[in-house]
Amino acid sequence: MLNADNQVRQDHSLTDYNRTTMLGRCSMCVIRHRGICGSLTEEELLEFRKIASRRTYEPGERIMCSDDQTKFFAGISSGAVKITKILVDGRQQVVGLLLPSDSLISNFGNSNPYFAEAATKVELCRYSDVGFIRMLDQFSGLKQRLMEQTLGDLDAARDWMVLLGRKTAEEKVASLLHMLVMRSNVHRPEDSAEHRQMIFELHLKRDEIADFLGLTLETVCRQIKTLRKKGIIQMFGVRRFSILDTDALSEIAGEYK
Amino acid sequence: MLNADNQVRQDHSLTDYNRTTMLGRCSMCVIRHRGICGSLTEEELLEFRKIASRRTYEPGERIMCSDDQTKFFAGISSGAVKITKILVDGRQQVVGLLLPSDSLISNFGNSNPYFAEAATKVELCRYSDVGFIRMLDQFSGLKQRLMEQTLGDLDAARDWMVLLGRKTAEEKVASLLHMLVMRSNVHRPEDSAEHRQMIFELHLKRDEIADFLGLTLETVCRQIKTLRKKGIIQMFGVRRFSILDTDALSEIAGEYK
DNA sequence: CGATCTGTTGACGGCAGTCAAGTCAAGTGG
DNA sequence: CCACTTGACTTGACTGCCGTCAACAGATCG
Repeated sequence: MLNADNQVRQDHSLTDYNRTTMLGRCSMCVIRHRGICGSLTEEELLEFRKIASRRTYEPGERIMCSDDQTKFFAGISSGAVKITKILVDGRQQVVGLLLPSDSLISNFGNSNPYFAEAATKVELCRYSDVGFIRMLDQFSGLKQRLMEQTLGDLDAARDWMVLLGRKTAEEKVASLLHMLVMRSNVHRPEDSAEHRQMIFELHLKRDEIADFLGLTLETVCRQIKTLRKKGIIQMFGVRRFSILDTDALSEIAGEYK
Repeated sequence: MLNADNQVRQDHSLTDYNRTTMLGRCSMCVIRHRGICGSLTEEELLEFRKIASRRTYEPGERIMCSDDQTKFFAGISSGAVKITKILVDGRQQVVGLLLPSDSLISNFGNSNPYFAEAATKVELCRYSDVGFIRMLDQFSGLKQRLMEQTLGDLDAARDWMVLLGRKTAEEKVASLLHMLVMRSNVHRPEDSAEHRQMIFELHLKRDEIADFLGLTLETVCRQIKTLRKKGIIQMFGVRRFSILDTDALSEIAGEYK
């Protein structure tokens, strides 16, 4: 029965069964569904797989550095990656937090040095540098998707600049929580009632949050406490939280409705 | 004589004379030399010109807004454009300062609203939205160049995040001056001796600088005064300056050598 | 010459940083 | 199994940088 079905449809498209077996774990991967691989046809994906290799990183492990020689292209399939820039005297600023389906791409430019590091246990799909550049020319959708992602990253970075330059400590912490909630619900419809029952991951330690928000870790602690006491959030242990009052959180975060 | 010369060389390349007349002001334009038009051959440029139109803006004039309907693509040929994001209560953060040869591209994304506005008298070269998207597919170098520029913008935004999150008021002001000096000398070799005699433009008013650095305008005034008293900079009027001690400025700005 | 816009300077206060002590959980070794 | 260590987080007391408020100075313009 299954074979017969194959016979019939094989000419112009793959069956669901064949898709799963041929594409293997790609078919379960967020990068395929929401990341750059989403711009590829199944035939293109089979080609693209050849230049990809998977790897896991432990929390704190260095993934990439701005003065590495080879260019780095990868997609995040699970976990959280933070990109950190550093000043000469050691002050740090986290300038990016990459979550599943995001892309990690090294940059040339003569700017402050930076590095990417696993914040949690991370699984990512790395693409060979020469192969990736070749694929960019070969599959026009890929280039297009990468461009859109980069423009999105730029916009997100600029939003974060508003936070860093103009928001108070409480607003900063509220904004971070708000962002994490929004990002984990990108696929499902906006449903603030549902948020109430969900538990979200903070991903970062207190000092990493501080470096992300341009604060000290002590201030982060105090502001989380404030939000707890106001009954806006609830903590489960030290790195999980849920939202009790979504509207209040949005308001403090300074988000437009 | 001139005609004869044309006859001889016309087959495989254009004469300098013809270039200038056919390409018109493009041949004098920074966008041609350092901007996105630099990725085009002369034949492509002649095609590209058709979708471009020039316009000047007066200081303070609104150029583009994030909730405009049509997409906006343009290159800056002279002047300075600032991109500003705003919070609900009116707090502002300048998230980008575009100078000649930079590109101004509107973004979709559901982020904080923003707008682009002429900081000085501005001349820019705008490209029709449908035409530009068509050219992107047609001329692969253009897409490539745009991608590189966007990655560069992203990196610059992240550097600015370090400034906003981790630098002191004095370091912020020093960094701004340092950046302006570097940016006006992109084409010529690094020559700190030469800086001493040059006079640079601040482009922005005090409150705009404040919104760029995440400070108040009073603090900006005080820090400029400090740098003056330390003998690191010299002011000419209120929006021009020169550098007396490049090393000291770099050091305070926290730049790597 | 007044009106307006922009920039400068001073006095004061508060938000968030600094320093320091203490709690808690998880691991380690005797 | 318990003392000890270690790392992550919390809380308190104090300080200082920078924001706020206000007055004033200069420039530009009708």
